Amino acid sequence: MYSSPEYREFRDYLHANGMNVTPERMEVLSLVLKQKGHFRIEDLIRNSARRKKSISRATIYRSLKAIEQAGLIKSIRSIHDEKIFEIVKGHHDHMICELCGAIIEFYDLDLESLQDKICDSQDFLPSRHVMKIFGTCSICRNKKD
Amino acid sequence: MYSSPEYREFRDYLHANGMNVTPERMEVLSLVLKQKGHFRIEDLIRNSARRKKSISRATIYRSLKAIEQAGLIKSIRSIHDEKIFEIVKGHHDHMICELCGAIIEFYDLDLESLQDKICDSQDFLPSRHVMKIFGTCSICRNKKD
DNA sequence: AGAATAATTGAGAATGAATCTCAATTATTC
DNA sequence: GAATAATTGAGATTCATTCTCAATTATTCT
Repeated sequence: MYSSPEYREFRDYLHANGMNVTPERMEVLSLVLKQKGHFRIEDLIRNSARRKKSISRATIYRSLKAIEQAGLIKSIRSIHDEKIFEIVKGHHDHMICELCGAIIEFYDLDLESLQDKICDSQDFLPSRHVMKIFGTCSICRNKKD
Repeated sequence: MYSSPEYREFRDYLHANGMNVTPERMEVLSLVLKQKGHFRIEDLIRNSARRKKSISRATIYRSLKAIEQAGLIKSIRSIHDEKIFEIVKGHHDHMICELCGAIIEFYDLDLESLQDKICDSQDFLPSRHVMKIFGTCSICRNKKD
C-alpha cells in the first residue's frame, strides 16, 4: 500500500518539511496517480466524493498544494484559462490546439539549450520554464478540408 | 482626442464587429495606454474611480475583453498566479524573477524559428506562443552575496 | 503502550475575481 | 430627430479558492 516511488517521494517531502503523513494526503496522491494525463481539481473532488470515506474539498486543495510543492504535479492553464494539473514525468512543453483543445506534449533538446543560452546573456539564472504554443493540431488541420 | 493609432485600431475593431464606439470604451483604452509596462485590472478600476466620471467595474471588464480581442493588450500570469495585462508592442517572451517578481521581456529570433521548426515536425500550425522562464534576475543574484 | 504536543481535518463561512441581470441610457441608422 | 439596437451601471450572482476553529489524529517522548 502506497509503496510506489511517488508515495515515497511525497513522504520524504512531508518529513523534510515537518508535515504529518496522513491517510488523507496519501489518498489524494493516490487519486492523482489514478488520473491519466491532465486533470482538473473538480475531477478529483468528484472522484473522492464517490468513495466510502470522502475527503473534504479543503483538504484536497491543501494536499494538492503540498503535492505540487513536492514536485510531483504541476499546473498549467487551458485555452479557456482553466487551471489544469498534470503529473510531472520529466520536463516537456506544450502545444495547445485552439480548435479542439488538445494538449500535445513535446520535448526538444535544442530548445532547452537555446533557453539556457538566452538566460545566460541576460545574467538570469533559470530554474524552470513554461512554453505553450497555440495553434491548430494536425487532426484539426486535416478536418478542415 | 483619441487620435493615436491605438484608438483608430480599436475603433476599427469595434466597427468591424458591429459594436458601438462609446466614451466608456475609449476611456478604458485611454487608461490602459497610460499604464507603463504591466498592469492589473484592479489598478485600472482604482484609476478610473478617482476620476470625475468613473466607469463601472463591469464595463471595465467588458472593455478590456474587447481591447484584448482587438489585439491591443494580452494577459499573462504573475508568479502568484495573478492575472496581469500588458500592452502588445510586438511579440516578446518573459523572464520572471521568483525572488522580486520582476518581469523581463526578451525577444530571440533563433528561439522563434526553432519553434516553427518544432511545430513543423509535428504538423502543428502555430498561431502564437507563450514562453516564460522562471528564475533569479541579475539584480537579485547579486544581492544574495 | 500511553500521555503530551503539535499538526490536520471537515463543514461551512468568507473572500475575491469575474460574470450576469435588467431597467435606464446612449450610439447608430435612416 | 425618431426608431432601433447596443451599452451601461449597480448590485446580485457565480465559481474557485482560502479561511476559521473546534474536534480529531499523527508524532514524539518516556
